Amino acid sequence: MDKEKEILAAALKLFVEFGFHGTPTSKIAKEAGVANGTLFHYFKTKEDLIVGLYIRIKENLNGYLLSKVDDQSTLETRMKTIYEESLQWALIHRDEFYFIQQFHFSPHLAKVSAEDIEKQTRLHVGLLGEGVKSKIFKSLPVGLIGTILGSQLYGVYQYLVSNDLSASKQKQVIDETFVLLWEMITNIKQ
Amino acid sequence: MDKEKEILAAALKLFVEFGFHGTPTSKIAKEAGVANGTLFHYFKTKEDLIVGLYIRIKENLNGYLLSKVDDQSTLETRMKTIYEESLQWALIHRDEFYFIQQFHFSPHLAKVSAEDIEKQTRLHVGLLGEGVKSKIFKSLPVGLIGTILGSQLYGVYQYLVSNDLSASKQKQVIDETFVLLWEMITNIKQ
DNA sequence: GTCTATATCTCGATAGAC
DNA sequence: GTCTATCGAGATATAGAC
Repeated sequence: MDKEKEILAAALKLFVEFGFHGTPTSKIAKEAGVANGTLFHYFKTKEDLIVGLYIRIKENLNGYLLSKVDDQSTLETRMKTIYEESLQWALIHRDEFYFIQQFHFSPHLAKVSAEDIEKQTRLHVGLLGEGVKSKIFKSLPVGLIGTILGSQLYGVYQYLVSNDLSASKQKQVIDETFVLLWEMITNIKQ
Repeated sequence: MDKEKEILAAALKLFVEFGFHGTPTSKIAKEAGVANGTLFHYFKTKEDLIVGLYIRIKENLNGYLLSKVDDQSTLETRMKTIYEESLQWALIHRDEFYFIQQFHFSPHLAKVSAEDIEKQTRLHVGLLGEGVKSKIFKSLPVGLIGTILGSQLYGVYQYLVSNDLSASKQKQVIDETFVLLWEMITNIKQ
Protein backbone atom coordinates (compact mmCIF):
# COMPACT_ATOMS: atom_id res chain seq x y z
CA MET A 1 0.00 0.00 0.00
CA ASP A 2 1.42 3.40 -0.91
CA LYS A 3 1.85 6.16 1.63
CA GLU A 4 -1.21 8.11 0.56
CA LYS A 5 -3.42 5.09 1.15
CA GLU A 6 -1.71 4.39 4.46
CA ILE A 7 -2.50 7.94 5.56
CA LEU A 8 -6.14 7.62 4.52
CA ALA A 9 -6.53 4.27 6.27
CA ALA A 10 -4.96 5.61 9.46
CA ALA A 11 -7.09 8.75 9.34
CA LEU A 12 -10.29 6.71 8.95
CA LYS A 13 -9.47 4.50 11.88
CA LEU A 14 -8.58 7.39 14.20
CA PHE A 15 -11.39 9.76 13.14
CA VAL A 16 -13.98 7.05 13.82
CA GLU A 17 -12.55 6.34 17.24
CA PHE A 18 -11.62 9.82 18.46
CA GLY A 19 -13.48 12.25 16.21
CA PHE A 20 -12.01 14.90 13.95
CA HIS A 21 -11.02 17.11 16.84
CA GLY A 22 -9.58 14.33 18.93
CA THR A 23 -7.25 13.21 16.16
CA PRO A 24 -4.15 15.36 15.60
CA THR A 25 -2.37 15.04 12.26
CA SER A 26 0.72 13.94 14.15
CA LYS A 27 -1.11 10.84 15.39
CA ILE A 28 -2.38 10.06 11.89
CA ALA A 29 1.14 10.25 10.50
CA LYS A 30 2.45 8.04 13.29
CA GLU A 31 -0.30 5.44 12.81
CA ALA A 32 0.34 5.47 9.05
CA GLY A 33 4.07 4.99 9.60
CA VAL A 34 5.06 8.18 7.79
CA ALA A 35 6.61 11.43 8.85
CA ASN A 36 4.50 14.40 9.79
CA GLY A 37 5.64 16.40 6.79
CA THR A 38 4.69 13.59 4.40
CA LEU A 39 1.05 13.89 5.37
CA PHE A 40 1.09 17.52 4.34
CA HIS A 41 2.74 16.61 1.08
CA TYR A 42 -0.32 14.55 0.07
CA PHE A 43 -2.96 16.76 1.71
CA LYS A 44 -2.44 20.48 1.91
CA THR A 45 -4.54 20.82 5.05
CA LYS A 46 -6.23 18.60 7.59
CA GLU A 47 -9.57 19.55 6.09
CA ASP A 48 -8.37 18.44 2.65
CA LEU A 49 -7.63 15.07 4.19
CA ILE A 50 -11.06 14.81 5.79
CA VAL A 51 -12.96 15.79 2.65
CA GLY A 52 -10.73 13.65 0.43
CA LEU A 53 -11.35 10.65 2.63
CA TYR A 54 -15.10 11.20 2.42
CA ILE A 55 -15.11 11.44 -1.37
CA ARG A 56 -13.03 8.29 -1.81
CA ILE A 57 -15.29 6.31 0.52
CA LYS A 58 -18.41 7.42 -1.34
CA GLU A 59 -16.76 6.52 -4.64
CA ASN A 60 -16.00 3.06 -3.31
CA LEU A 61 -19.58 2.54 -2.18
CA ASN A 62 -21.02 3.77 -5.47
CA GLY A 63 -18.63 1.70 -7.54
CA TYR A 64 -19.57 -1.36 -5.54
CA LEU A 65 -23.31 -0.77 -6.03
CA LEU A 66 -22.89 -0.10 -9.76
CA SER A 67 -21.01 -3.38 -10.14
CA LYS A 68 -23.90 -5.25 -8.50
CA VAL A 69 -26.87 -3.71 -10.31
CA ASP A 70 -28.01 -5.38 -13.53
CA ASP A 71 -29.51 -2.75 -15.83
CA GLN A 72 -31.64 -5.38 -17.55
CA SER A 73 -33.60 -6.43 -14.49
CA THR A 74 -36.90 -5.02 -13.23
CA LEU A 75 -37.12 -1.89 -11.13
CA GLU A 76 -38.03 -3.94 -8.07
CA THR A 77 -35.02 -6.20 -8.53
CA ARG A 78 -32.67 -3.28 -9.03
CA MET A 79 -34.05 -1.51 -5.97
CA LYS A 80 -33.76 -4.65 -3.91
CA THR A 81 -30.19 -5.07 -5.07
CA ILE A 82 -29.33 -1.52 -4.05
CA TYR A 83 -31.02 -2.02 -0.67
CA GLU A 84 -29.41 -5.35 0.03
CA GLU A 85 -25.96 -4.54 -1.25
CA SER A 86 -25.85 -1.19 0.53
CA LEU A 87 -26.48 -2.99 3.79
CA GLN A 88 -23.93 -5.71 2.99
CA TRP A 89 -21.34 -3.10 2.12
CA ALA A 90 -22.10 -1.16 5.30
CA LEU A 91 -21.76 -4.30 7.42
CA ILE A 92 -18.38 -5.10 5.91
CA HIS A 93 -17.16 -1.49 5.93
CA ARG A 94 -18.42 -0.35 9.32
CA ASP A 95 -15.80 2.29 9.91
CA GLU A 96 -16.43 3.73 6.45
CA PHE A 97 -20.18 3.77 7.01
CA TYR A 98 -19.85 5.41 10.40
CA PHE A 99 -17.46 7.96 8.95
CA ILE A 100 -20.04 8.93 6.30
CA GLN A 101 -22.60 9.74 8.99
CA GLN A 102 -20.02 11.50 11.14
CA PHE A 103 -19.02 13.61 8.17
CA HIS A 104 -22.63 14.47 7.33
CA PHE A 105 -23.06 16.02 10.77
CA SER A 106 -19.94 18.12 10.60
CA PRO A 107 -19.22 21.50 9.05
CA HIS A 108 -16.91 19.78 6.54
CA LEU A 109 -19.98 18.70 4.54
CA ALA A 110 -20.21 22.22 3.17
CA LYS A 111 -16.84 21.75 1.45
CA VAL A 112 -18.09 19.02 -0.89
CA SER A 113 -18.75 20.41 -4.36
CA ALA A 114 -22.13 20.20 -6.10
CA GLU A 115 -20.62 18.01 -8.82
CA ASP A 116 -19.39 15.48 -6.31
CA ILE A 117 -22.81 15.34 -4.67
CA GLU A 118 -24.49 14.85 -8.04
CA LYS A 119 -22.15 11.99 -8.87
CA GLN A 120 -22.86 10.35 -5.53
CA THR A 121 -26.65 10.46 -5.87
CA ARG A 122 -27.09 9.84 -9.59
CA LEU A 123 -27.80 6.12 -9.26
CA HIS A 124 -30.45 6.52 -6.58
CA VAL A 125 -32.09 9.57 -8.12
CA GLY A 126 -32.44 7.71 -11.43
CA LEU A 127 -34.15 4.72 -9.89
CA LEU A 128 -36.56 6.83 -7.86
CA GLY A 129 -37.48 8.94 -10.87
CA GLU A 130 -38.22 5.77 -12.81
CA GLY A 131 -40.48 4.44 -10.06
CA VAL A 132 -42.50 7.62 -9.91
CA LYS A 133 -42.76 8.04 -13.71
CA SER A 134 -43.89 4.44 -14.25
CA LYS A 135 -46.52 4.82 -11.47
CA ILE A 136 -45.11 1.83 -9.66
CA PHE A 137 -44.68 4.06 -6.61
CA LYS A 138 -47.51 5.70 -4.75
CA SER A 139 -48.12 9.29 -5.77
CA LEU A 140 -45.85 10.78 -3.16
CA PRO A 141 -43.16 13.43 -3.66
CA VAL A 142 -40.03 11.72 -4.99
CA GLY A 143 -37.93 13.49 -2.38
CA LEU A 144 -40.08 12.04 0.37
CA ILE A 145 -39.74 8.51 -0.98
CA GLY A 146 -36.00 9.00 -1.21
CA THR A 147 -35.55 10.15 2.37
CA ILE A 148 -37.83 7.43 3.72
CA LEU A 149 -35.86 4.83 1.80
CA GLY A 150 -32.52 6.21 2.92
CA SER A 151 -33.52 6.52 6.53
CA GLN A 152 -35.00 3.03 6.71
CA LEU A 153 -31.80 1.69 5.25
CA TYR A 154 -29.86 3.42 7.95
CA GLY A 155 -32.28 2.27 10.64
CA VAL A 156 -32.02 -1.36 9.62
CA TYR A 157 -28.25 -1.02 9.57
CA GLN A 158 -28.31 0.24 13.15
CA TYR A 159 -30.42 -2.71 14.14
CA LEU A 160 -28.11 -5.19 12.44
CA VAL A 161 -24.95 -3.87 14.06
CA SER A 162 -26.43 -3.53 17.54
CA ASN A 163 -27.69 -7.13 17.44
CA ASP A 164 -25.03 -9.66 16.68
CA LEU A 165 -26.97 -11.91 14.30
CA SER A 166 -25.79 -14.81 12.20
CA ALA A 167 -25.33 -14.18 8.48
CA SER A 168 -28.53 -16.04 7.64
CA LYS A 169 -30.53 -14.12 10.25
CA GLN A 170 -29.08 -10.89 8.87
CA LYS A 171 -30.18 -11.86 5.38
CA GLN A 172 -33.65 -12.63 6.69
CA VAL A 173 -33.99 -9.20 8.33
CA ILE A 174 -32.78 -7.52 5.16
CA ASP A 175 -35.26 -9.44 3.00
CA GLU A 176 -38.19 -8.86 5.35
CA THR A 177 -37.56 -5.17 5.76
CA PHE A 178 -37.28 -4.72 2.03
CA VAL A 179 -40.73 -6.26 1.62
CA LEU A 180 -42.12 -3.90 4.26
CA LEU A 181 -40.51 -0.97 2.51
CA TRP A 182 -41.68 -2.02 -0.93
CA GLU A 183 -45.26 -2.47 0.27
CA MET A 184 -45.12 0.94 1.87
CA ILE A 185 -43.94 2.91 -1.14
CA THR A 186 -45.61 1.04 -4.01
CA ASN A 187 -49.21 0.61 -5.13
CA ILE A 188 -49.03 -3.17 -5.07
CA LYS A 189 -51.51 -4.55 -2.54
CA GLN A 190 -51.13 -7.92 -0.88
CA MET B 1 -31.72 34.64 31.42
CA ASP B 2 -28.99 33.65 33.86
CA LYS B 3 -25.38 33.22 32.82
CA GLU B 4 -25.48 29.45 32.74
CA LYS B 5 -28.36 29.51 30.26
CA GLU B 6 -26.64 32.19 28.20
CA ILE B 7 -23.58 29.96 27.95
CA LEU B 8 -25.65 26.95 26.89
CA ALA B 9 -27.56 28.96 24.29
CA ALA B 10 -24.35 30.39 22.86
CA ALA B 11 -22.69 26.99 22.81
CA LEU B 12 -25.63 25.44 20.96
CA LYS B 13 -25.64 28.12 18.30
CA LEU B 14 -21.89 27.94 17.69
CA PHE B 15 -21.55 24.15 17.85
CA VAL B 16 -24.26 23.76 15.23
CA GLU B 17 -22.61 26.26 12.93
CA PHE B 18 -18.93 25.46 13.41
CA GLY B 19 -18.82 22.02 15.03
CA PHE B 20 -17.29 21.10 18.38
CA HIS B 21 -13.77 21.53 17.15
CA GLY B 22 -14.41 24.78 15.35
CA THR B 23 -15.84 26.42 18.45
CA PRO B 24 -13.33 27.54 21.09
CA THR B 25 -14.59 28.17 24.60
CA SER B 26 -13.41 31.76 24.27
CA LYS B 27 -15.91 32.35 21.45
CA ILE B 28 -18.69 30.75 23.45
CA ALA B 29 -17.98 33.04 26.40
CA LYS B 30 -17.89 36.07 24.14
CA GLU B 31 -21.17 35.16 22.40
CA ALA B 32 -22.77 34.55 25.79
CA GLY B 33 -21.54 37.90 27.07
CA VAL B 34 -19.57 36.45 29.96
CA ALA B 35 -15.91 36.23 30.83
CA ASN B 36 -13.83 33.24 29.86
CA GLY B 37 -13.35 32.18 33.47
CA THR B 38 -17.11 32.28 34.12
CA LEU B 39 -17.69 29.51 31.61
CA PHE B 40 -15.33 27.28 33.53
CA HIS B 41 -17.10 28.13 36.74
CA TYR B 42 -20.31 26.54 35.44
CA PHE B 43 -18.69 23.72 33.44
CA LYS B 44 -15.45 22.19 34.63
CA THR B 45 -14.34 21.25 31.10
CA LYS B 46 -15.45 21.86 27.54
CA GLU B 47 -16.63 18.28 27.38
CA ASP B 48 -18.80 18.83 30.46
CA LEU B 49 -20.43 21.67 28.60
CA ILE B 50 -21.08 19.56 25.49
CA VAL B 51 -22.54 16.62 27.41
CA GLY B 52 -24.52 18.90 29.73
CA LEU B 53 -26.03 20.66 26.74
CA TYR B 54 -27.04 17.33 25.23
CA ILE B 55 -28.73 16.10 28.39
CA ARG B 56 -30.70 19.31 28.85
CA ILE B 57 -31.91 19.26 25.26
CA LYS B 58 -33.07 15.67 25.55
CA GLU B 59 -34.82 16.50 28.83
CA ASN B 60 -36.64 19.34 27.12
CA LEU B 61 -37.77 17.11 24.27
CA ASN B 62 -38.93 14.36 26.60
CA GLY B 63 -40.73 16.77 28.89
CA TYR B 64 -42.52 18.23 25.89
CA LEU B 65 -43.62 14.82 24.62
CA LEU B 66 -44.78 13.71 28.07
CA SER B 67 -46.90 16.84 28.36
CA LYS B 68 -48.60 16.02 25.05
CA VAL B 69 -49.33 12.32 25.52
CA ASP B 70 -52.64 11.37 27.12
CA ASP B 71 -52.22 8.12 29.03
CA GLN B 72 -55.91 7.32 28.65
CA SER B 73 -55.94 7.21 24.86
CA THR B 74 -55.36 4.20 22.61
CA LEU B 75 -51.91 2.97 21.65
CA GLU B 76 -52.36 4.23 18.11
CA THR B 77 -53.31 7.70 19.32
CA ARG B 78 -50.40 7.85 21.73
CA MET B 79 -47.98 6.70 19.05
CA LYS B 80 -49.35 9.20 16.59
CA THR B 81 -48.99 11.94 19.20
CA ILE B 82 -45.37 11.02 19.81
CA TYR B 83 -44.67 10.91 16.07
CA GLU B 84 -46.41 14.17 15.31
CA GLU B 85 -45.18 16.12 18.30
CA SER B 86 -41.60 14.92 17.88
CA LEU B 87 -41.64 16.34 14.37
CA GLN B 88 -43.29 19.57 15.48
CA TRP B 89 -40.73 19.98 18.23
CA ALA B 90 -37.89 19.27 15.81
CA LEU B 91 -39.21 21.84 13.34
CA ILE B 92 -39.39 24.51 16.02
CA HIS B 93 -36.09 23.54 17.65
CA ARG B 94 -33.96 22.91 14.57
CA ASP B 95 -30.62 23.74 16.16
CA GLU B 96 -31.43 21.48 19.08
CA PHE B 97 -32.46 18.63 16.78
CA TYR B 98 -29.35 19.00 14.64
CA PHE B 99 -27.22 19.10 17.76
CA ILE B 100 -28.67 15.78 18.93
CA GLN B 101 -27.60 14.08 15.67
CA GLN B 102 -24.22 15.80 15.71
CA PHE B 103 -23.68 14.60 19.26
CA HIS B 104 -24.69 11.04 18.40
CA PHE B 105 -21.90 10.86 15.81
CA SER B 106 -19.23 12.17 18.12
CA PRO B 107 -17.06 10.46 20.71
CA HIS B 108 -18.84 12.47 23.41
CA LEU B 109 -21.78 10.06 23.21
CA ALA B 110 -19.76 7.58 25.23
CA LYS B 111 -19.78 10.00 28.19
CA VAL B 112 -23.54 9.79 28.70
CA SER B 113 -24.38 7.55 31.65
CA ALA B 114 -26.59 4.48 31.33
CA GLU B 115 -29.13 6.05 33.68
CA ASP B 116 -29.48 9.12 31.49
CA ILE B 117 -29.98 6.95 28.42
CA GLU B 118 -32.63 4.91 30.22
CA LYS B 119 -34.47 8.09 31.22
CA GLN B 120 -34.40 9.36 27.66
CA THR B 121 -35.81 6.21 26.10
CA ARG B 122 -38.29 5.10 28.75
CA LEU B 123 -41.34 6.62 27.06
CA HIS B 124 -40.63 5.08 23.65
CA VAL B 125 -39.55 1.71 24.97
CA GLY B 126 -42.77 1.47 26.99
CA LEU B 127 -45.00 2.15 24.02
CA LEU B 128 -43.17 -0.30 21.77
CA GLY B 129 -43.31 -3.02 24.39
CA GLU B 130 -47.04 -2.49 24.73
CA GLY B 131 -47.53 -2.77 20.96
CA VAL B 132 -45.66 -6.05 20.77
CA LYS B 133 -47.29 -7.54 23.86
CA SER B 134 -50.81 -6.70 22.72
CA LYS B 135 -50.09 -8.19 19.25
CA ILE B 136 -51.07 -4.94 17.58
CA PHE B 137 -47.62 -4.92 15.96
CA LYS B 138 -46.41 -7.50 13.50
CA SER B 139 -44.28 -10.20 15.06
CA LEU B 140 -41.00 -8.44 14.49
CA PRO B 141 -38.20 -7.85 17.00
CA VAL B 142 -39.09 -4.85 19.13
CA GLY B 143 -35.65 -3.36 18.52
CA LEU B 144 -36.22 -3.49 14.79
CA ILE B 145 -39.57 -1.72 15.04
CA GLY B 146 -37.94 0.90 17.23
CA THR B 147 -35.12 1.69 14.84
CA ILE B 148 -37.43 1.73 11.81
CA LEU B 149 -39.73 4.13 13.62
CA GLY B 150 -36.89 6.36 14.74
CA SER B 151 -35.22 6.45 11.37
CA GLN B 152 -38.43 7.19 9.48
CA LEU B 153 -39.09 10.02 11.88
CA TYR B 154 -35.70 11.44 11.13
CA GLY B 155 -36.14 10.92 7.38
CA VAL B 156 -39.44 12.75 7.31
CA TYR B 157 -37.86 15.55 9.32
CA GLN B 158 -35.11 15.88 6.71
CA TYR B 159 -37.72 16.06 4.00
CA LEU B 160 -39.70 18.73 5.84
CA VAL B 161 -36.75 21.00 6.44
CA SER B 162 -35.28 20.66 2.96
CA ASN B 163 -38.63 21.52 1.36
CA ASP B 164 -40.08 24.78 2.57
CA LEU B 165 -43.74 23.73 2.90
CA SER B 166 -46.66 25.61 4.40
CA ALA B 167 -47.83 24.57 7.84
CA SER B 168 -50.85 22.76 6.41
CA LYS B 169 -48.74 20.91 3.84
CA GLN B 170 -46.34 19.94 6.64
CA LYS B 171 -49.21 18.60 8.67
CA GLN B 172 -50.40 16.62 5.66
CA VAL B 173 -47.01 14.99 5.13
CA ILE B 174 -46.79 14.14 8.83
CA ASP B 175 -50.27 12.58 8.81
CA GLU B 176 -49.70 10.62 5.60
CA THR B 177 -46.33 9.25 6.64
CA PHE B 178 -47.72 8.17 9.98
CA VAL B 179 -50.37 6.13 8.17
CA LEU B 180 -47.67 4.54 6.00
CA LEU B 181 -45.64 3.73 9.07
CA TRP B 182 -48.59 2.39 11.02
CA GLU B 183 -49.63 0.13 8.14
CA MET B 184 -46.07 -1.12 7.88
CA ILE B 185 -45.58 -2.12 11.50
CA THR B 186 -49.09 -3.28 12.48
CA ASN B 187 -51.23 -6.24 11.49
CA ILE B 188 -54.13 -4.07 10.40
CA LYS B 189 -54.83 -4.63 6.71
CA GLN B 190 -56.57 -2.12 4.51
C1' DG C 1 9.11 12.12 -2.08
C1' DT C 2 10.36 11.72 2.57
C1' DC C 3 12.34 13.02 6.56
C1' DT C 4 13.61 16.09 10.96
C1' DA C 5 13.13 20.09 13.27
C1' DT C 6 10.67 23.82 14.49
C1' DA C 7 7.95 28.19 13.91
C1' DT C 8 3.67 30.08 15.04
C1' DC C 9 -0.45 30.04 16.95
C1' DT C 10 -4.48 29.00 19.54
C1' DC C 11 -6.85 26.71 22.89
C1' DG C 12 -8.38 24.94 27.41
C1' DA C 13 -7.89 25.73 31.93
C1' DT C 14 -6.22 28.18 36.22
C1' DA C 15 -4.95 31.89 39.60
C1' DG C 16 -6.26 35.44 42.10
C1' DA C 17 -8.39 40.22 42.66
C1' DC C 18 -12.86 42.05 43.52
C1' DG D 1 -20.02 34.54 41.18
C1' DT D 2 -17.56 37.20 37.95
C1' DC D 3 -13.82 39.23 36.09
C1' DT D 4 -8.75 39.92 33.99
C1' DA D 5 -4.57 38.02 32.92
C1' DT D 6 -1.86 34.41 31.69
C1' DC D 7 0.39 29.73 31.69
C1' DG D 8 1.53 25.59 29.50
C1' DA D 9 0.32 22.17 26.23
C1' DG D 10 -0.37 20.73 21.96
C1' DA D 11 -2.04 21.77 17.42
C1' DT D 12 -1.28 22.76 12.24
C1' DA D 13 1.74 23.80 8.89
C1' DT D 14 6.39 25.05 6.98
C1' DA D 15 11.48 25.03 5.96
C1' DG D 16 15.05 22.83 4.32
C1' DA D 17 18.32 18.76 4.23
C1' DC D 18 18.64 14.42 1.89
